[in-house]
Amino acid sequence: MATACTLVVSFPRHKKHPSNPDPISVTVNNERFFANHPLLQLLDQCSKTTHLKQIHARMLRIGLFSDPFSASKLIQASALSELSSLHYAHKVFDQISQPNLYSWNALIRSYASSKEPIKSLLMFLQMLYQSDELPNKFTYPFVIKASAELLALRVGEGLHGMVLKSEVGSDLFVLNSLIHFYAQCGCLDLAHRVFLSMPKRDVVSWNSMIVGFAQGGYADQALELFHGMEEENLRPNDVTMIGVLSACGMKMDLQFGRWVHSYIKRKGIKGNLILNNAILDMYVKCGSVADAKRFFDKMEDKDVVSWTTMLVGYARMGDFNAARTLFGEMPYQDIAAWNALISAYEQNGNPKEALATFNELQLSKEVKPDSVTLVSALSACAQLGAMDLGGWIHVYIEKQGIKFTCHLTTALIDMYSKCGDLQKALEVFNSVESKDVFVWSSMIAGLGMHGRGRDAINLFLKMQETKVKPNAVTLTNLLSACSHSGLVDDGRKFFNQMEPVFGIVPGVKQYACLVDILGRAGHLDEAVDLVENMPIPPGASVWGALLGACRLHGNLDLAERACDQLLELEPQNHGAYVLLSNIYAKSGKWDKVSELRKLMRNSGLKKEPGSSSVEVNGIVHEFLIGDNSHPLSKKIYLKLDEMIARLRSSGYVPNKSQLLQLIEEEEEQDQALYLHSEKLALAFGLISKSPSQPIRIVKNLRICDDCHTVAKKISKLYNREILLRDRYRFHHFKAGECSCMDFW
DNA sequence: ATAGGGTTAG
Repeated sequence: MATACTLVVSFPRHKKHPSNPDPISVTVNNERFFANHPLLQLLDQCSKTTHLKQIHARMLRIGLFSDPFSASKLIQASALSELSSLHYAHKVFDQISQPNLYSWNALIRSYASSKEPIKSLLMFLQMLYQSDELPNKFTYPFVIKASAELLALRVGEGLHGMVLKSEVGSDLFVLNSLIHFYAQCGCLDLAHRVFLSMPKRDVVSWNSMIVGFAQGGYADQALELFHGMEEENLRPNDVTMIGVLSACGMKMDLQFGRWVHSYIKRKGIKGNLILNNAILDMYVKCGSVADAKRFFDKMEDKDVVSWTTMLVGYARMGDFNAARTLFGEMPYQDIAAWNALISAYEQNGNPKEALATFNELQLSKEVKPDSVTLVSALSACAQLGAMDLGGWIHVYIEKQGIKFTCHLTTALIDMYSKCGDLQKALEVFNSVESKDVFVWSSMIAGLGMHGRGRDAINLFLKMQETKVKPNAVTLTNLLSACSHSGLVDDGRKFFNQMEPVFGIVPGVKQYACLVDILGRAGHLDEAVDLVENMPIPPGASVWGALLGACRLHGNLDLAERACDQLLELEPQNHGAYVLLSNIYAKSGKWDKVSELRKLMRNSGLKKEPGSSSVEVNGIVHEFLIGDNSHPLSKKIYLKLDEMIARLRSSGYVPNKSQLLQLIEEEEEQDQALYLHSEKLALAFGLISKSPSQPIRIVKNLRICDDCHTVAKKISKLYNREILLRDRYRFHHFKAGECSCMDFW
């Protein structure tokens, strides 16, 4: 303790105008302290930055700014007010010769919840190294929050260490912020460990943990914790319930959701807009638009989130009209509302409408597309094979200087791959610096679907040199790449490595891939053995893969067995009927084929109509079987006749094994084949695209044997490159050959 | 002498 203490008290010498009083100060050991000056009280009432600046000026004039306490008040006001002129606050801060801990904390806090949380950490470091101040119990929650925003696991762990060594190691606020931090970084086990280690927990501790579990996708754990909270007689609040509702939505458990809703009412938990929106969202996620609508109509306050949530509800039910209407009724449409509509179309099998809406958005000029919009639009392009538009979006992203987030990169790679331009996909992949597991996985998928299995494997190996860990999707894509290229040994090897090397338990999807790999290569016994000894029940995809193998290798008994199993799991799977009937047709069992058709008709199943699309000058033209709705239909059929004639003279004989029904007349059989949508698309491509451009066709189903042969021959006879994407993969037709090596 | 943590749609 200082023993020699000089104390000087100075009073104002004379009364001045009351709004401009002289400061009252106390000097201790040559350091001057000012009493709470009336000017400082004005700071709280500032409503404009100009007010702030005026007070700042006055403070400088009367020397109040040199008082650290007063300066810290100014920092606080400029950094944390609604106006939040953080930049200004920082400049003011830099003028303070010896900022006190309070000023540091105010700025660190403000940066933590700003758009640049990294600056919070930089300020923190600056404080550690360039000042004498040490962090206190207020500092830690801010910097930990900044680390959470940045998902900076290492930084947060370091802070955790500092906390443990300091005196604030058991501060409730600090520990709560650590729970939130670990949960945000996806380390729920670490978050939970902090939670359990706490000597005391308050409602925020529970909320952080519950919300953490809910957002991390662990609905059960979140709900379990909610019950645990009840057992401890701790009163849940609105934030708790928001977390619980989010978990309900994930579980899609309407019963329980309704119970939670009534619980909120029963316990008198004070409602607010966010909570109400969460209730609405829960009903939508649980699939009850009726409950959602009832609640929505009763809501007094509604914001864009409420409207958008309701819109999504309609869209999920496939009620696009209601969604559209609601969109029009909203007080205003922000970009999120547009995004909801666009992605609703895109994710519910209506990519064309998604692009039409995207177009509408651009014409409206009210709001600008953001990266979410572009991801949805790119995905719609990918589905349609609309590469002109996809490429345009790519340019748009570059021109607008929009950041290539991993999400966007993934969407671009996927779009280019699925539109058939693998080279462009690789260019995008190679040009970006940040690659997360999805970026890598999409590139592996791209190589795989184009039959470049060896390259896909090499990329996977390269991925392992980075810190990015493969996930289940990566492995599925890798295995499917092996399957498309017939790489049996590699496929088997990677499958066996899954659990021991990559720590991923093989799921139904990966089993299906391996069955496909083995089956395609003709190892039917091994495939059957695998299916029979699976530790998990074989899903429809596994039986489907086996059935596909039977189609290739013509094993009737096994095909019937697989088909039975498949239909038991998915009675509506028309693909199963089609595959089996292909197998019957191949072995000439036309009676069985018609029997199957009868069965299909009786169970109200229709074969999904085949359709093929070609993009010309940014417009996607779609063709159905025997389609003559196209304006150039006459020309297309003339071209088709010419194609067939040229093919015939070069020795082509139609392959009818994949007709779905027995057509008696030979000529009619041929006609049915000629009318296949991919042939119409091909004819249209030939007349409307210049010879230097490849013809890109997207087919919704698998390409049939005959169309495959025709495309090969056409590529040679007309010297054209043809890129056809079917349901499973790409076929590059060039000079009479196909990249799939006739193996698909 | 001043202060802090957890929250919904896409």
